[in-house]
Amino acid sequence: MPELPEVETIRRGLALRISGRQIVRAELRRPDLRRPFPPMLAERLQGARIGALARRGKYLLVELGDTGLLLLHLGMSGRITAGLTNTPPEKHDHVILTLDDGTVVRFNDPRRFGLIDYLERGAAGLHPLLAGMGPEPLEPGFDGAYLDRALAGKLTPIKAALLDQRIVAGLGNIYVCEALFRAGLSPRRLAATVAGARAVRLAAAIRAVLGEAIEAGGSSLRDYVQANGELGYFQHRWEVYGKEGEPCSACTCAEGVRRIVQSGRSTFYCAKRQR
DNA sequence: AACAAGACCTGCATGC
DNA sequence: TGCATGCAGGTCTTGT
Repeated sequence: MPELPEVETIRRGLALRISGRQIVRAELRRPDLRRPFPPMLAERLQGARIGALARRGKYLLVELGDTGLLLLHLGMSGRITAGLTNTPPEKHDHVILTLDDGTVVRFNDPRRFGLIDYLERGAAGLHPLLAGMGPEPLEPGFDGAYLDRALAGKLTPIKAALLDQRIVAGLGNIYVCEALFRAGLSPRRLAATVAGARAVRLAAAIRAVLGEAIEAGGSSLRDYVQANGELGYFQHRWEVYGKEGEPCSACTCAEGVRRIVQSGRSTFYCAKRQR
């Protein structure tokens, strides 16, 4: 799944190609992804003018006409591409839009964990999927003091707490592992013990790793590409994620990076550097 | 109430 | 070659 940096990279690339354009044709090639498409989706898309593109956590928000808002989530394997080449649909191209300048936009998602919803723009803050979401980690207000407060009393491991979108929006498995490594904090540490100076370090690490990843165009895995089809390259700068057994970037201890499973998901960390 | 586990899907790498 | 297994960027629901 694209995490915050990948969604932000897609937002920026996509905005250049689709903002201000009109949708002349909307093809829904199946009725649902993770949940059914909202009623009248094809009709709402057809003929609509595309406005600004925003992001909230891992959600992409696309202004549609004067009052509409399209809500998109890419799940684990979702991709959105936009280009002028009108090749035949590929497997898992679930939604295909044609714009007034010939641009073809495709939502491709093999695993179908993605989501598309439609809402009235004024109601965005009240939407069940957006209400209750934690702060944007790259905006003012997300700092050590906030994290300290948000984690107080939480008896779950810090790894799990950071994946909780109600605490902070946009982090996923990769960037949580990388941020905890940078902050020198064990993923197994109870969230409540990340307070004071530790919370300050962690907030700074989260902001740094996300910022650098956006600059690098995100991390390209098997099925993530930017809106223009190019690959991001932050995956080359991972220090622990996917590196089981290898020495971490900061030490050469014999054991190397360790892989454990926390709430069903792989966690990578260096037991020597992270406490 | 808080937390962990299971479910939802397809594709790919690995090992026999 | 085929088949079984385990793993993958997320989140929603179920069960303890």
